[in-house]
Amino acid sequence: MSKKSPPMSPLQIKTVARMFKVLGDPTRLAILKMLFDQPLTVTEMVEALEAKQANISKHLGMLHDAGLVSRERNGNQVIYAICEPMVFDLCQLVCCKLQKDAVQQARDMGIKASALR
Amino acid sequence: MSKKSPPMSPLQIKTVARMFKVLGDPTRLAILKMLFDQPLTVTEMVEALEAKQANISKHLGMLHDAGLVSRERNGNQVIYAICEPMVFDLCQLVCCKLQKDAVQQARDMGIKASALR
DNA sequence: TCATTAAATTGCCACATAGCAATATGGAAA
DNA sequence: TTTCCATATTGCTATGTGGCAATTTAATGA
Repeated sequence: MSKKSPPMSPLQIKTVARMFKVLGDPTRLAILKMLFDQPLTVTEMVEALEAKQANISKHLGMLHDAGLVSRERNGNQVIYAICEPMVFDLCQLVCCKLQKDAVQQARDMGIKASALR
Repeated sequence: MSKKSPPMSPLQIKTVARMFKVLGDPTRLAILKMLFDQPLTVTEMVEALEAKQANISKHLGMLHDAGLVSRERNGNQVIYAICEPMVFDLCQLVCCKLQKDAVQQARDMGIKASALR
């Protein structure tokens, strides 16, 4: 018998695509990476990334709309945090692949495996 | 001690972002989904997706550039196949999350869990 | 109330890209 | 070769969006 993948409606596929699209921006990934370590305020991220406040705010809005980060007011400021651990696994998968690619490429160029550790 | 995520250069982050970006299009996801089941020619995909040949070809080019699919000439036609199993895991993760969200949303609307199976 | 700080929003511009139509390329068959 | 089929490429338009500057909103404090 053939190994069929589960059926998916165009709408479902579109939803998955939107999720990946949100992750497909370097600034947003950098934000998520910081939030992996700890919750942060907007200004903290603005300073760490040396970016404009308006842009960070916009990216945070998209991450929040996608349900990846939570938002909590604390007096004058807003604290963001990762609320979807799946994101971590996703990035992990891609990073592992890239690392394997890099090692393979090094091998192809004749570098000994021992030199890669 | 704090749980620090591994350091990543801006270039590395950019590379990861590009990978997600390639996955962030419904047509490309639909292509990958078909290829999960079996290798296919371009026309087979064009017919199945009811799309223009030029577009499918362009998307296949992007998937190939990203190292996600392999390309093999067979006489008159070209056969594409998934060459990066990680893609399957990525989609799996997102799909699981979406499904969980849907179930949760149903619960929020008062639907009994038994009705969801 | 007014001033200050933090965050979000808006308007703008530049750029990337998805889809379409038309054309070019490449291989197989007559 | 010439013809035909499969695939790739190009030119085009419309749309989405990332970044910047300026403004607005929200909460705090004087």
